[in-house]
Amino acid sequence: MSHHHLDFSQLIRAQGYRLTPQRQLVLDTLCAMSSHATACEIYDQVSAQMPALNQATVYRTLEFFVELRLIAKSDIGGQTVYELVGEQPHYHLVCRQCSHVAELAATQLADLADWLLVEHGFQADLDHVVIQGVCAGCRASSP
Amino acid sequence: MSHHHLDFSQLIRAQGYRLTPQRQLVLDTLCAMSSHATACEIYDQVSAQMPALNQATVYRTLEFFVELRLIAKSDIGGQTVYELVGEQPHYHLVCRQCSHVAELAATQLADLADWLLVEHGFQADLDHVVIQGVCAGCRASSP
DNA sequence: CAAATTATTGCAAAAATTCGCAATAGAGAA
DNA sequence: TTCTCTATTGCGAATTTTTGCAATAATTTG
Ligand SMILES: [Mn+2]
Ligand SMILES: [Mn+2]
Ligand SMILES: [Zn+2]
Ligand SMILES: [Zn+2]
Repeated sequence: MSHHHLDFSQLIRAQGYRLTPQRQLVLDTLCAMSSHATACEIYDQVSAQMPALNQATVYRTLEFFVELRLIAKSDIGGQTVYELVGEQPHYHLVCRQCSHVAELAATQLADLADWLLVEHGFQADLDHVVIQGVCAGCRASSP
Repeated sequence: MSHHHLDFSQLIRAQGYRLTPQRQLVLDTLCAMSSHATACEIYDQVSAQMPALNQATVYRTLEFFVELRLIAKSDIGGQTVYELVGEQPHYHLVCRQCSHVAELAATQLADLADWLLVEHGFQADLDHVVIQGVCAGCRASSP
């Protein structure tokens, strides 16, 4: 994680923003967390390290990183979750019957991205896509 | 719209639920609205017709229809919006620079759906997909 | 039709998220 | 370093969304 700090710092500062201790801590926490954390979970973690850090700051910081596209914000199973993105672009298949979440490399979405670019000139952000549906297991058990 | 009432009613009652006046009104309102309405907009409309109808009921009703897959819930430009779905499955390309929203027929996503089904046995709900990115216009003006 | 059952609603309180604003602190200039 | 400028924070209030629960209404049973 520490090898990211410089990249992030420069990326942020290059746009006239600042990598404050609060933002750094949120970033570190996101690194440390496995994946897909809610704002509340992130606040709890962060709060233990820096008790003065306000909840509003967590929300603003997460929104800030989302706009910089350092993290992805998604709705998975009715919950808004955040995740560091960039190293391994991926997408999720979320089953609406058993709530199972599969994670797959985003390489298979390249065709779709190419098509959108060629056909509509649209450069799609497909770093982190969430697709709802019914998984193989549930399809088998309820035909 | 009225020709839908029977379909909806039966679809709902078949699962042991009820098509109450409140739900009917929300459904009618969604029909009447062009597209992509927020919970607040829907409540305002509905409230004019049935002042006693509570806001919590609107939220619960929308969630109810989402679970029945009669309406789609999406995040477009930072707002949670609802739309009747079914007649014209479609997807949206949302530009993160100019906020422009394009609407396209979902037929082009069929390849992706097929691939997910064949390769992962996953039956994807691609009735209403929202894809973020940068539109052709913005790409042209900022290369 | 009356009784029983259960889904649904309204209400108020709780929880989650956003917002305005004065105070703070980081960055650059002198 | 000191001064200036402005991005960012903490705080409290406002707004949005969810939840528990008793009252209501729709449906079924007898
Ligand atoms: Mn993910
Ligand atoms: Mn739409
Ligand atoms: Zn499943
Ligand atoms: Zn654009």
